[in-house]
Amino acid sequence: MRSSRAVRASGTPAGDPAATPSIYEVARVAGLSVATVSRALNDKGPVRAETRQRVLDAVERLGYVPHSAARMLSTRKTMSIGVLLPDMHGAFFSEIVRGIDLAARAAGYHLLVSGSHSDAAETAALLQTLHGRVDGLILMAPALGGAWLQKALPRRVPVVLINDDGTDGRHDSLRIDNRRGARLAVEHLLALGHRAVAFLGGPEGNADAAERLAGYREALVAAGLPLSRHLELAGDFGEESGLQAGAKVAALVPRPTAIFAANDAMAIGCLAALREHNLRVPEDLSLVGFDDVPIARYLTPALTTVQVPIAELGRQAMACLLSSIDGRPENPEGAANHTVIAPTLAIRASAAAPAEAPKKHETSRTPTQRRTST
Amino acid sequence: MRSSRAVRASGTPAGDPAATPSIYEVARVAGLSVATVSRALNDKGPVRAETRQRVLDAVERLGYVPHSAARMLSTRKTMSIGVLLPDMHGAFFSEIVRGIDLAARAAGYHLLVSGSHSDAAETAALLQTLHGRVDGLILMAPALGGAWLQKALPRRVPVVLINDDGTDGRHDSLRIDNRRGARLAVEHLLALGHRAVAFLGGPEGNADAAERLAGYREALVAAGLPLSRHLELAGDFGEESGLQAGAKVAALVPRPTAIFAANDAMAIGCLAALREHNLRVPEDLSLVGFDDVPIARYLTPALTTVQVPIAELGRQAMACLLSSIDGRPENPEGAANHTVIAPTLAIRASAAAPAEAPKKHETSRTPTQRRTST
DNA sequence: GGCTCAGATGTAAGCGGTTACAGAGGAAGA
DNA sequence: TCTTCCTCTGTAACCGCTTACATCTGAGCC
Repeated sequence: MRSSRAVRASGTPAGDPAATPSIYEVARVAGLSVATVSRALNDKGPVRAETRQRVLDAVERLGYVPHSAARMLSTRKTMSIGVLLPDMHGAFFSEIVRGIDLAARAAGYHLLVSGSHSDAAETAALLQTLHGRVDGLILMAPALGGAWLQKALPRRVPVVLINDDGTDGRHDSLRIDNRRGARLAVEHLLALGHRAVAFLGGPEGNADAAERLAGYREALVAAGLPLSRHLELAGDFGEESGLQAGAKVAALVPRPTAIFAANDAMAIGCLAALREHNLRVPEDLSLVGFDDVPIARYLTPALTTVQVPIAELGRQAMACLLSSIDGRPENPEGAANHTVIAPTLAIRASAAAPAEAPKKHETSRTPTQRRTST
Repeated sequence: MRSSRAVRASGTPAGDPAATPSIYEVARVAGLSVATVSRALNDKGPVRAETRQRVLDAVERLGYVPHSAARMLSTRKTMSIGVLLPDMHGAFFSEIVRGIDLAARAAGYHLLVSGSHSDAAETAALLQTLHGRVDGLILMAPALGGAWLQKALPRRVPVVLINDDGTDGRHDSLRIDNRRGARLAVEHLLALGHRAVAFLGGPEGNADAAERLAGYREALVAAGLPLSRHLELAGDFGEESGLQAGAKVAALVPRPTAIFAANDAMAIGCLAALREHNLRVPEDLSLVGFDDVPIARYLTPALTTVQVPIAELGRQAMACLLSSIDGRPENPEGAANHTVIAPTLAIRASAAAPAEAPKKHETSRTPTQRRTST
């Protein structure tokens, strides 16, 4: 064993400048052992100042850079964490990754990012290949069920779920209160005097979308208003689907006086559709979004929307993960940490009182039996 | 040596279900050697079908997942590539990462993403820690000079530069023709009859911003128009700076009839400012952006902008990197691959002829000495 | 001077894979 | 029947680092 090492180290005759030097060349050049070099470079154990300097000089001369994979294998620490997102489109994910990245680099961690995780089998395979590559996982998979998680999620590596549906109680999770956010939005519209509020939903099977729909319905029911199926439009969280839904709403008779879109991207598409149909917002139609994407405030009109601290969500997810990585090595079953973030409403210009305000001057709380729309 | 292995493998008495099993336990359970297990799992070398099945069964029973770090060290292949971006804000980067991610996962690669690289020293340090962790690098650092790159960029690992200033000819690069794009935008405005076109620039020291400014000036000079310094406003590529600059332009007397913003984010901010000042776009003021961010077409009015295939840019960068990773192992000096992408103009609704169209009916090509603005 | 003890350094065994090389067995050809 | 060769499997040396343990040195103390 030893001899083979010795051969390798000095076997490279003149140090072969093309090859990346290992810690062995450094040791040889410095006239020290690899152990000392390692200690000097990592500030582990006692090393004389002069010795350390000799190591540093050798490192400098050789252009030595430690090999991460070797270190990972040896220390069983990768200093990087995996981030799996359902998608990569749009401002929402860019924001959340930014939040995670900020927290990660502050702690010296790298980020292994991967988007587009709708296919369960493919995602499971990817999770496999992450073994030994990450120290923790931040997973956002609103389309994947809790049962799936139990199966596919790696044991022995901390995981933080973002906006998980909550079925799986065994991992830390962080979620925004979608239902509450949606209620806030709809209640705001109702308070302004709207009675016919359309809902622009998200993709089938998406947990966030489902909760926002539930919140919408709750608010209507609480106000004594009827639910009507044709006011609930389908969307997929993309701008284009918002555009199409907006066109549909514009063509409805009687036309609703307000639209609540389940996310900002669709609200933006909606806005474009309404403009094409010469409908003014908010004069002819009010519009409320969800997420408070960075550009929401710069739209024309500025978008009233449910405000979610997106980057902060990412930051918190990372913080939670870090604490579970180095603070709480063996988390006993059932002690998972579930944080719920309550969104607020950012009231801007896209929602106002409807033009034909109800004469009865009813408050939003007044249960009316009048059917504004069949 | 051998004995230690044997001890480790069988030393774990009942297989300790909590610990993640290594290839040695698999070999033991399957009654085979680690070499055979490795071969069976990687389809390397000849393995009898029945033997392979025995391996697969053992893997299944133990829940074995190969340890990436070990494999990386052994094969000197990480199957992941590093992506360094100057920033993480906004749709532009989200798009580019999406393009890269798509191409990467198609090829089975992981993405190590990191944003906010303005500080040179910090970035250099990060590049170090990437050694042995990535097989290639996609780097976008418009604020870092070519000289810096020479120093900091790791040898021996393929690199693709995006929108590098071109000083460094030794690495593959991919860039969009900023100057040309800017000229397209300004020429469009001039052709519409505008004579006083303000420019909303990017951050100091940013190569992209500098080139776009140059393109703006070129177009004006080519049209025989004077350059006036106070029409060139400072920005930082963020919405907020667009908002502020928009307010400044609105207050100028005489007011320019058009604004060319060096990116879409600032154009969006600008749009908001103009709305606040009750200026209509394009009736009172025309506006052109740069990038064609996904939502540009959904704005009110739909933004006329220089169209850059952002996701495609990412995809190509990845493709280029991959070919240089496995196709062309030792790229001789000077054979670097430089691709320039020519942007086009997406003409939408935010730019139109100025209200007070010049009576002289001069074409944009006519060199006039008239100073529209001092 | 001999002792202890702490500080500085070296030796070598891991970490968990891959793979060159060797060996065993069986089939085909002489 | 004996080579020869091919298929399949095993042995052990790596990959480059960390670190437990051993070793050595010299200072401090009796």
